[in-house]
Amino acid sequence: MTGIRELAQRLNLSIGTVSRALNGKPDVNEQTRRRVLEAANTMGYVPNQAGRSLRKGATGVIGFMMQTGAQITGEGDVFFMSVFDGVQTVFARHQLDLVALLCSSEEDPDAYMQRVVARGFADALMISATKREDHRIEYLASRNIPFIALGRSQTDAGHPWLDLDFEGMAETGVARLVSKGHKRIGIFAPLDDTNLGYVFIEAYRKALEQRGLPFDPDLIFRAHPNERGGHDIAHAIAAMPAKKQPTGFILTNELMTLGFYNGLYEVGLTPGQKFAVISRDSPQAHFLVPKLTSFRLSLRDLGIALAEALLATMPAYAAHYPLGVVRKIVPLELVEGDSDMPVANN
Amino acid sequence: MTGIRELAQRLNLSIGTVSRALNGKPDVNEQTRRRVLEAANTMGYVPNQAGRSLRKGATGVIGFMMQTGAQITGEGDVFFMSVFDGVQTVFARHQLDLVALLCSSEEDPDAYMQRVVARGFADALMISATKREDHRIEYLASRNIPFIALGRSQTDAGHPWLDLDFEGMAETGVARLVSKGHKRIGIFAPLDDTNLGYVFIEAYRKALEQRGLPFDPDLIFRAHPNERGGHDIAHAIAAMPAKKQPTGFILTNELMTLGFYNGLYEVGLTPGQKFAVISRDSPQAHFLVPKLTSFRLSLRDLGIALAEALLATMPAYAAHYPLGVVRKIVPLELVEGDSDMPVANN
DNA sequence: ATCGCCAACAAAAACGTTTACGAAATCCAG
DNA sequence: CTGGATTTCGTAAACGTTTTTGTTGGCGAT
Repeated sequence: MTGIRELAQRLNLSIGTVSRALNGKPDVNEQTRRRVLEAANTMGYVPNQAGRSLRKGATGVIGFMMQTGAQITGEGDVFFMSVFDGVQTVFARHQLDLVALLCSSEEDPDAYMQRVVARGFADALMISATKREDHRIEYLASRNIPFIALGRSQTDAGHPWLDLDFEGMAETGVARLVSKGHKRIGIFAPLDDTNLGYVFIEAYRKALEQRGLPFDPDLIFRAHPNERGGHDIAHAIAAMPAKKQPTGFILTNELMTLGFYNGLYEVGLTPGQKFAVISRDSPQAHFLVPKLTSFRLSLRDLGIALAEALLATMPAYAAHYPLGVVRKIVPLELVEGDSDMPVANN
Repeated sequence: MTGIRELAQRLNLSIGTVSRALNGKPDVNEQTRRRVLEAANTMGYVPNQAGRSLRKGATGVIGFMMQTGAQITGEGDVFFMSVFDGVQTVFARHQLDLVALLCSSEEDPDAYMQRVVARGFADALMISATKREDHRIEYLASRNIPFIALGRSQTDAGHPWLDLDFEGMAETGVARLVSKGHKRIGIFAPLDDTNLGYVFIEAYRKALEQRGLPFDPDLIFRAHPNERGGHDIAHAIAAMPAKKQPTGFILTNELMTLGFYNGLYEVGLTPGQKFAVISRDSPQAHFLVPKLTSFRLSLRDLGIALAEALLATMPAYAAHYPLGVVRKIVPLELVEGDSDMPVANN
């Protein structure tokens, strides 16, 4: 209720002057500015968001779209929360706020996005888990909403994106396992049509091909990218005829890796002894025994890059980030562990 | 850019009539209402959020406060996302939107909340991970911001809250382990001063006392409530002198349980064979071997209850939810598994 | 025929801010 | 002193809605 009007009245100033004082505009006496700032502080005045964004045509809020509901979520909170932390260090420099826009599992994601966007809820959006063909991209581009995608897509609107180097992980993973004598290498793929699945499998196929190894569709294991999915894959592997079983496996999801380890232990395929595992590094993976051979990446840096790339496409901030339209594949660093032993000779 | 004015002009109506038509107000001809609705649809008109909330003095947004950064996060995304899903089914009935307000690890949570609140960003807030003394509660109550806490607190502002029955879990867990012959029962406590730690330990102490068992502070294991924390506790237990080691353990965090199982396997204290474990149920826990003896709870129902309790305190919605100020401890159901075998006789 | 009532719409105020513009006061150079 | 430049501030419009208050015409009842 404490509007700018009250504040101005109390200071014997016009609301215009008060506003300019608060917003650091030049044409206001330094002494009065101090008076205003102090009074605002003691009165606990904070400008009303609605009035401000109505006038400015911008909200100062960037939305990260997520889906609620337990079934679908792929990455753990540690993944996103770490990324968010990086995003926010950049946003803080510009008084921008990051909020997670939560799409209920009962609402269509596309419809939800339209609601959010059209309402002018956020000035820009971040989307993730991009599909191979992603309607969200078309929509946002057609509406001229600034946005960035975490993940590539076939749908190309000339938009900015960042993505992990899944090709690199597949290629390096295969190379490493092959060099250790593995001939049958399993790999993970998601159940839905997220783009990463396609990219990952394609690189995997190519890596095998280049080394003269056959591509066997039975070695692609589809599951939800969470603990249970990893667990189930381990059991599925154990259920295969011995001759057809892979001797090593490549995956990228952190939660899944935990379940996979668990499952391997349960079925007697002790990781690092009877079965080779390569995955992505994560805080949770650090306590795995044996130590995971993994691909490392700073999620915080990813978040920073994501934020900067987004701001680079927003007129109001682009000057600070002369990056153009960022479309970048982020490399990962291989960390040698003990989970990918040479294949047993038999 | 397509404001209500354009729409009105195109229909040869006043903006007032268009607005009332869109908002389902009574005094508008049904036929014109249809015309308006149709035109709005084809033009892709959606009311501007800023203008609307400026006029109405409400935003239609409820914020759930969360902290970003990997270190602190206690519960997994599955926990919150499941709760959110329940919350949203209730909110959807009232055209309310749920967003997660992400407080950067670099910003003081209290300061962040003040910013968010004062700005009128959300009409109401949900907070979790309540501290034993929680400034947020004081602040929100003093400002008359509707809010609900997921978790009890010593700080009592007559505010509504919901909390899991930690006393029940401690009591039932101890009772069950004692009945199976366990004399030394370990328990988890968080590192920070969240209220649940206090409540949980206190109930644990009382449960032991009632059964004539000594309360040994060395059996309280403090750690971060995540996989690593659980993992580390298992190792800490193994590092104790054999005589002082607990033979069973009670914990409540889902992620932690995974790490704990893992750690127990690593140190040779096979769960369900050499060491008894009781924890909370979760989707991730379902694949644990041996099957976890656990406390079950529908997170979705928890979310629904949370939302309804919040709306009950908001004047605009209270009529639909005549619940008064909800302050409720949600019970959990014991699910028997194989992780809490009788203690070995030796 | 008059009056009041009702349905359906228009007109305008209001929400709280920012900002373009103009006015007053001050200052400095000539 | 005087003129223009500069500093500092007040005035008012504008942002896009919702909502209150008016207005119009048609209708039925007296």
